[in-house]
Amino acid sequence: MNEFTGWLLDLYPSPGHGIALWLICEDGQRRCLYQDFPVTFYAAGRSHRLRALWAFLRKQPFHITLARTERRDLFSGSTIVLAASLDQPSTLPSLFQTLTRIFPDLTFYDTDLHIALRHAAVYGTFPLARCHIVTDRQDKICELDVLDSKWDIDPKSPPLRVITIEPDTDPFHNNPQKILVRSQKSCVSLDLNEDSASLGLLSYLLKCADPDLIITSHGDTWLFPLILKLAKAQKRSLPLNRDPNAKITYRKARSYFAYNQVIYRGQQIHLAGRLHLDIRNTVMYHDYGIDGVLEMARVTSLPIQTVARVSPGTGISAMQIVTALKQEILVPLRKEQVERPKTTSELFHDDMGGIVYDPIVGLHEDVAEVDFASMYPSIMVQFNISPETVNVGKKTSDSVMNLERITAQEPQGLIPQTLAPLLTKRLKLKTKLISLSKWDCRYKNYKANTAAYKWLLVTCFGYLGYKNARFGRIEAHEAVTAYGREILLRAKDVAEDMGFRVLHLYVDGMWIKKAGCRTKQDFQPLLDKITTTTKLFIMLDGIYKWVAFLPSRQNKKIAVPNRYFGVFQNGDIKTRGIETRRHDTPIFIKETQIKILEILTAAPGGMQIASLLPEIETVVREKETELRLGKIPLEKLIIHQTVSRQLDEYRSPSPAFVALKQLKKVGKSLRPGQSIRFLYILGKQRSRAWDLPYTFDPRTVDIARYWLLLTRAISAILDPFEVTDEIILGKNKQLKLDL
DNA sequence: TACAGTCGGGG
DNA sequence: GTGTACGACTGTA
Repeated sequence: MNEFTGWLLDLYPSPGHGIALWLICEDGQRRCLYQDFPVTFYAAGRSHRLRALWAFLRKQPFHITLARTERRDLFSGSTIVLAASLDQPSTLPSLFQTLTRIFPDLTFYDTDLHIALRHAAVYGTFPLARCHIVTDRQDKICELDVLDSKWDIDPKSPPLRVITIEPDTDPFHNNPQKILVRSQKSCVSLDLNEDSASLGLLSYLLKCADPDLIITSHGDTWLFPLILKLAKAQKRSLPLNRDPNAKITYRKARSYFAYNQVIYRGQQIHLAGRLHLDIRNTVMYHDYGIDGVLEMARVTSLPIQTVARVSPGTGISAMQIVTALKQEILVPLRKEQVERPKTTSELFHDDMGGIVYDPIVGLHEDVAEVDFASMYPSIMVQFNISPETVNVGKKTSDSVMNLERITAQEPQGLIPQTLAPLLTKRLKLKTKLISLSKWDCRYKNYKANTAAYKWLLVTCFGYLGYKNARFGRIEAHEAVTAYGREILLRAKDVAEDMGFRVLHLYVDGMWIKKAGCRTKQDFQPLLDKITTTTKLFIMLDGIYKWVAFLPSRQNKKIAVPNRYFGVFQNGDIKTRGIETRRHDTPIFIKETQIKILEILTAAPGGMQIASLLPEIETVVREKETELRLGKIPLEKLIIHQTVSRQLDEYRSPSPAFVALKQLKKVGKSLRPGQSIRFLYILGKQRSRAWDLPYTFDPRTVDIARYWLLLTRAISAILDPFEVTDEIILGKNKQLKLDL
C-alpha cells in the first residue's frame, strides 16, 4: 500500500493496464500510476437487433460485461438499452467502428467520449486537480479522492517544470539556423546545421530538466517533425515522451468550416507523460495565454494538450457531457448530418437574432455604455432553457413578452446546470478584478480565466442552435434570442422613462446619455431599475468622454452598427469595426491609427480638438515621409488574409489569389483556413507573397497604394471631428496626385 | 456598375 | 473533436 498526494497532470488509456494517470507528487516526484477503469456504452433499437448485438459482443476476444437496463435519452425519454462494459478503455474506439458497420440500424450512446470526461464524471477529476491516491500491492490505484474544486478561485497550483523551445526565425518565411531552448535555469542555443551534436545536447537537456510542459513555437508543424526525423536518421533516441511505454500521438492537419469561415488547424503532436503546447497552434493563445489554457482544462475536464487545440465549442460540449454522464443521461453520438436546405420562412426565422439598432451617427459626449453581463447564458439559467425543457409549458410568445418562464422551474435543465457554476465563478472573478491592482500577481491570472470563460459562455449559446451539437435544439436557441430581444427593449423603455436618450442598441448593450449625468453614481439608479425590471444583471461598461458612431462609407447618411470609437473617462480607447480591429490591416496602418487616437484622448471634450491638430498633422507628415522614403520595415506593410478556398476555386484575381499562385509555383501550397501574407507591389502582379524564397527589391513596394490605405484609416477617425483634408493630405495637394 | 472575396461580433 | 448569419467594405473589370 502506498499513498500519494499531488496534482493530476494527464490521463489516458494504457492498453492492458486500464488507464495511466500522471501525478506531480508533493515530494517532487512525477509518478505514473495505473487504474482499472471499465467503460460502458449503450445501444438502443429493436429487440431482435439488440439480441444480435449481444451475441456478437459475447464472441469478442476481450472481457466484456453485458446487461439490459433502462436509461434516459434527453430527447425521447426513458428507453431500454443494452449496456456493455469493457475492461480496457483502449479497445472501445476500434470496436465501435466495427459496430456501426455491422449494426447501422442501432442507436449508440456513450461511445465516442473522451476518457478524461468519463473519469471526470466518476471521480470528479480534472487536469491539475489535487488528488489523494492510494495504491495496492500491485501498484494499482484503489482509492482516488479529489481534494480541491474546479470552482475554487485560487487553487493551489502545481510547481510545473517548463521549458520553451523556439526557432530563431519564422520557419515558414526563412530557414531557421538555430533553436533556443529555455528552462528556469538555462538558455541554450542549438545549431541545427550541426545536427548530430545538437540532438545529443537536446536529449541531455530534456533528461536534466525533465519538464512537465514543453512550450514551443511551431512545435506541431515544424520543430518536432524535424527533430524526430533527424533523430530517426541518426538512430538516436530523443526522450520527448516521459512515458516509455507510450507512443507520441500525431493528428493530421485539417480544414473545416466553423464560425462562418474556413478554419485551418495544423498537424498536432501530443506527448505522453508530459505536455506539449505549441503556442502557434493554440486556440486563443493571444486572448488568454497558457494560464487560460490551464483554466480551460480545469473547468472542461479535457486534457491540457487537447483543450489547447480545440475550439471553445468543444470545451462547452465536454462540460455538458460530464453533466449528462453524472446524471446517467445518455450521450448521443456526435452528429454529422448534412443540413437540409432551408425554406425562406425558416431563413427569416433564424435571422431573428439579437436586436441591432442603427446608432445616431456622429460625435457624442458623456455617453454611458451599459451591457447585460453574459446575457444569453444568464437567460438560459434564469429561465431554465435547455433542449429538454422547452416547449413543455404555455405559449412561448406571450410568456416571453411578460418575461415569464416558458419552462418548468424544476428540475434544472442540463444546459443551465452546466452553465450556472461557470457564470457564478466568472462573476466572482470579475468582482475581484475590480478591487485588484493591475500589479497584483493574481491580476493576470484572473484576467486570463475570465477571458477563457467568456468564450465558453458565448459558444454555449451558439451550440444550442447548432444542428450537429449533441445537446442542441433550435427551439431552445430561439427562446433565448426572444428573451434577449424583449429584455433589451425593456431596458430601453426604462432608460427612456427615466429621461435618458438611447443612442444605440446592440444585442446586449446600450449607449445612453442624459444632460448632467457624468459619473457612475448618476447612472446607478437606472442600472438598478433595469436589473429589477428584467431580473438580469446589467453593468456599466464605462462612461465615454466622447464616442463617435461612424456612417456608412458608401452613403454618409446611413448609419452602420458597430463602427465606432471613443475614449472612456479613464483614458481607455475602445474601437469597433475600424482598421485597428481588422486583422487584414498592415501593422503600419494600425499603429498610425492608434497613435492618432491616443493624441485624441487628450481632447477634453469631443469638439475641442483644435489645439491637437498641429500634433496630429505632424504625425501624419512623419508617417507619410517614412512611407515615401521606404523607411517603414517591410514586415509592417504585410497584409494578412485568410485563405477561403482551394486555388482553382478562385474566380477573380484578387491580391491574395495572385500571392497564392506565386507560392504554389515554389511548392508552398496553402490550404483553406491558412493565412496568406503579401505586400502590395508595383507592376502587373500588384501583390507579392511574403514567403517566397528569393529576395526582392523593396523599391517595388506600391507606396501609393499604402498611402491610400493610410489616408483612409486616418480619415475614418478624423471625419467625425470635421477635420479638413489638408491635415491628412498635406498643404501641397499635389502629393495626392503622385499616386 | 456588378461581382467576388474578406471581414467583424461576442467580452 | 466542428456555429454553414449577414451586411459592410474593398478590389477587379
